[in-house]
Amino acid sequence: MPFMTSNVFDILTERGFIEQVSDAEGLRAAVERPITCYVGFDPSAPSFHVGNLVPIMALAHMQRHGHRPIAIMGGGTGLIGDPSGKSEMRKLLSVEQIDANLVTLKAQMSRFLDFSEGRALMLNNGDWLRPLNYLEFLRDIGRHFSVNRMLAAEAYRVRYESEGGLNFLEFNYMLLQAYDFLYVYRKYGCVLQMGGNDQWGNILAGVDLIRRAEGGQAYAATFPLVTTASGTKMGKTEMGAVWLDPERVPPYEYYQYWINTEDADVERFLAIFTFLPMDQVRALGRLTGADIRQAKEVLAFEATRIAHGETAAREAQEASRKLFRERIVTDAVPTTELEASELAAGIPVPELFVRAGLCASRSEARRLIQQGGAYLNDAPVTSPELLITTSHLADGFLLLRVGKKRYHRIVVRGTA
RNA sequence: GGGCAGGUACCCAAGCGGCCAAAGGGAGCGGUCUGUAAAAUCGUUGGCUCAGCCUUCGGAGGUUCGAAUCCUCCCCUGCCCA
Repeated sequence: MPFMTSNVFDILTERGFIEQVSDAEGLRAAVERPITCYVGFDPSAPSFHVGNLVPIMALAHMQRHGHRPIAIMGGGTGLIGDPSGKSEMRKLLSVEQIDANLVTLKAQMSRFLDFSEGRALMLNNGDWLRPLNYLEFLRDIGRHFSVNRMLAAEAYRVRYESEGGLNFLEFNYMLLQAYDFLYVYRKYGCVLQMGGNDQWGNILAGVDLIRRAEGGQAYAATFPLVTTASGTKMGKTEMGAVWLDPERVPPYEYYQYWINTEDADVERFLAIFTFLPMDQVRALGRLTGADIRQAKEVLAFEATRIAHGETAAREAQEASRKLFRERIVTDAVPTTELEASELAAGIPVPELFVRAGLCASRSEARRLIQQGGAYLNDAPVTSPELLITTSHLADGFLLLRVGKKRYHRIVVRGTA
């Protein structure tokens, strides 16, 4: 980034990252000098997914503008479960599970943030929350909190008034998160916490605590809940969450996720999920009709490049173009290997679709076939009774397809 | 601790002795139309050796020819009382 004349706060705002801020002018002035900021992450899964991208990209922007981002992994709070915005209490995780997840999550985040020489930090709040002494915590932190005010907070009020209720464990979540903020404020001079809009109350609690306990000035900023134009949450497909882990979601599929973005979302997503300059984003957003596909290609390529690297992104793009424009199958297309002897013996089609991971069960595969949505080598499969054998191989492989766009290749291993 | 109301498929929510693998809505999937888009529209959504069979309605027992529906005990949630 050669020019850093622009204010990050303005940039984040322009790109659509900001929903609420505690003190816009104060924060805008504060980021004129390098600051330390943090976002909390849930370590309950061993991989991030597309839904985590907004905060990660926000931290990346901060770093690119000379600030120091901290990712606080909720290894301590994860043992409790955040009640915010959830209708039910989350299941508790074991310390071992969380610790194992932290390792892989940090590796993933390294694609977005530079952790070298302390330019970014990843901390586990379990490190300071687990040793906490209850009585000391009550005395030093608890006294700063008003239960009345807590109950007035949106996140708690909803839960409090809802059918599921709120237990004491969950009720304490706000104190712990506020304490996190105070902790990094003291130790790292961190003055800004960002998070999803459902975290607004928790973040403000931290800002308050810092003022009360230290007389310090800190800031809160929240991200909007990014949904698709159709109103659904980001990051879900037929086969589950869109993970950043290439073992779970190969670059080709990741690319496919983005290229299937709805027209109405393209410009907004380019701003949030790529680093492209805004004038270019707006130019792409001006495309209309079928031309919008060009913008989607840029979005898919950039998003894939950021998450999986230049080479993987090129391969994914090449594979997608060849497959959808020319019907040419390349190696990047998801592939399943089959023993030659097995194919020689014959495999029922439904079985094959299940093996390829295209259907969850044979019943589902049967249904799909009966509805005419299953294809073999680009021809509809007409009967669930069809037995697939070596004779169906075309150019040495089988090409399965579900619906219009989910392809899967079957190759043979060994000889019959 | 006592009283009351509840726990149904991915989610919400009907059902209250057989016609229930379980209404309806949401969400998902597929067909048509398109631009690997949206909208619209039709179909579909427990599993299997699939015109048949098996397992589901908080859990475990019981009554009955037959239970998601009735009885007993247990677990969980909310409200009210202590």
